[in-house]
Amino acid sequence: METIPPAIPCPNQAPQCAAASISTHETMARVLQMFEPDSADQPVAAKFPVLLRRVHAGESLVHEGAPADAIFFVRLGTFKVFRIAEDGYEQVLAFAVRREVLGFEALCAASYPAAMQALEDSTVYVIPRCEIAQLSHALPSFALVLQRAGSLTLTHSRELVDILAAVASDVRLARFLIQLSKRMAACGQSPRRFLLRMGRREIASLLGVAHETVSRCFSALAAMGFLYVNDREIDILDMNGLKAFSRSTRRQTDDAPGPRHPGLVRPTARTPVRALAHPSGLMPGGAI
Amino acid sequence: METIPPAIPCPNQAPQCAAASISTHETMARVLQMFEPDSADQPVAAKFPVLLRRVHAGESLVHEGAPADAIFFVRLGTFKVFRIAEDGYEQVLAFAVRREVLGFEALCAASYPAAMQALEDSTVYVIPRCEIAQLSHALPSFALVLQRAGSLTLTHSRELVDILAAVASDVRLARFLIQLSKRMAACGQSPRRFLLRMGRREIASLLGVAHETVSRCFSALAAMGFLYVNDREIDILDMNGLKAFSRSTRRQTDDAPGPRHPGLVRPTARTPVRALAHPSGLMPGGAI
DNA sequence: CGGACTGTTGACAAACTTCAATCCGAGTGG
DNA sequence: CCACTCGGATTGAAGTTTGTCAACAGTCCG
Repeated sequence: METIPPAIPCPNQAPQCAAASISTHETMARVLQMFEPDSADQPVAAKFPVLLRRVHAGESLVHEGAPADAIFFVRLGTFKVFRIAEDGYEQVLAFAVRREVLGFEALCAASYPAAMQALEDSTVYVIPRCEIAQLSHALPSFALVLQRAGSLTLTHSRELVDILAAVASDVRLARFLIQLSKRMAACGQSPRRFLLRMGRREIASLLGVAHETVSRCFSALAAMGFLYVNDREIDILDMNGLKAFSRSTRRQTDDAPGPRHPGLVRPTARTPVRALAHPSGLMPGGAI
Repeated sequence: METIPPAIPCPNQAPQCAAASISTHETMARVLQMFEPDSADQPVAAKFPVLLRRVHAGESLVHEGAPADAIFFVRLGTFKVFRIAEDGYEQVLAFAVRREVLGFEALCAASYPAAMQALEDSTVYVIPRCEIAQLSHALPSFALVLQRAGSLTLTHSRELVDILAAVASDVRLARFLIQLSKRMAACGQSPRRFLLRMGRREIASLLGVAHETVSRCFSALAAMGFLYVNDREIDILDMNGLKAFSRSTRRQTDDAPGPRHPGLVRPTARTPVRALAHPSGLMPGGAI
């Protein structure tokens, strides 16, 4: 199971559905690492096979405003959630990686309020909306998975608010990278070294700054010695320092009017990123 | 039912629990306007009375980091959700009004990641966490209410990301007011005229700007003729204009480098707010 | 090899934060 | 009852950050 054969037509899905196969709720629960599958549920779960859909890099999973037919759990890969403004500006609202739910926000609406697109080759579990009510009742563990996944997504969104509310753009970027690092760790990858699946422009849109500013802030964080940056390769050299820096807030309510970065000088150095030597010499190739 | 007698001790709650009474899931569902209560559920629902808790203005509903014992549905009033940074800065993450769920983000964690405090006298339905699994199974309509409430909260949080990602601070404020207006309408109040339950500093924290900037932006929006502002009294005079203004985005991806506000001049006038006449003469008193 | 795209950096103008002063209403104590 | 303080809101002035425009390097692709 869980292999992906050439192509099985998926009845309820949009025409761009490239490839799909079938899995089970038990397997899905295990992959999502939400809980230990309850053996008592197995006979019931067997009656509800789960569609597995492959989405290629750059392909849309759902379009903004499309009827909300299903929700998805990311089995593998990365997605961006975004809206297109009237004037064409792309506003990124979230990135989703393995184990996260997509489309949960549509459960209280008739259509998806935002588009979702794969940033790399990805696969998702597809739960048709019409099955959700039955599943919730027949398979209590599914109801819990859904609650916890929704809760997790809300938690991420709240953290994003915390990121966006930061004063300075370099602090925003630092907080973003730390959140990303945690999520990489949560899905089994290295929290220190990873490859960004999104471009500067997409990060800029999420953080609410100009893409040039994102570029400059990467350089600044690197100049402060927190990071090694080479294009989309990131290596966090000083996690504690980065975290300390990310805790910089606006001047506090009233009491202590101290400097914004106690004991930490904000260097104005503008050393080019590529000139900063990586401690291990050259950055190895497949740094995921 | 739904009356609030003097004081019944509530077993599972914190000592600061001021007053509480008992209601039913049927009543709760009706108040939340989530769905038509299913009469078939009534016998089951009767076995699960719902605690109703009163929270006075300024009182904390939950503290940051407290064990996540329960989730809440706002029956009446307004809450702020916030975190305190190490240096004492208060970061507001959300405001919640009637019909919204509080604490949903704690379902995937052991403790509440953020504090919640009443901004005015409020009442909430209390669902102990230990009951959630049973309720979800025994009362399918509850499972749906919870899913939809969580989904709604996520939708709000995503909209907030959209607000925060706006370039200019006056656009952020405009978007914030529009979201607030919609939520006021959704809980039965006027979408045009309302009383802000939060101070400038709290709005500023949510929007990620200085509180002086919030004040200036209120003045600017008033000077543009979109609003009448007097302290916390808001009257939206030109909803379409305000919406058009709120759609201003960063310069779009590549194609049309036109002005940010097509056909709309950003006045630099700095007329004092109190000098701007309200069309209906004096602002009437109890403008909620 | 030209063309398109991404990422980086510089320069300047615009927006924002910060510090500061003022006004006002609410609460308090004489 | 009134002076007093306290906190919230508003506005001004100055300094800093950031957006915008522009140029350039590197990569991918037809």
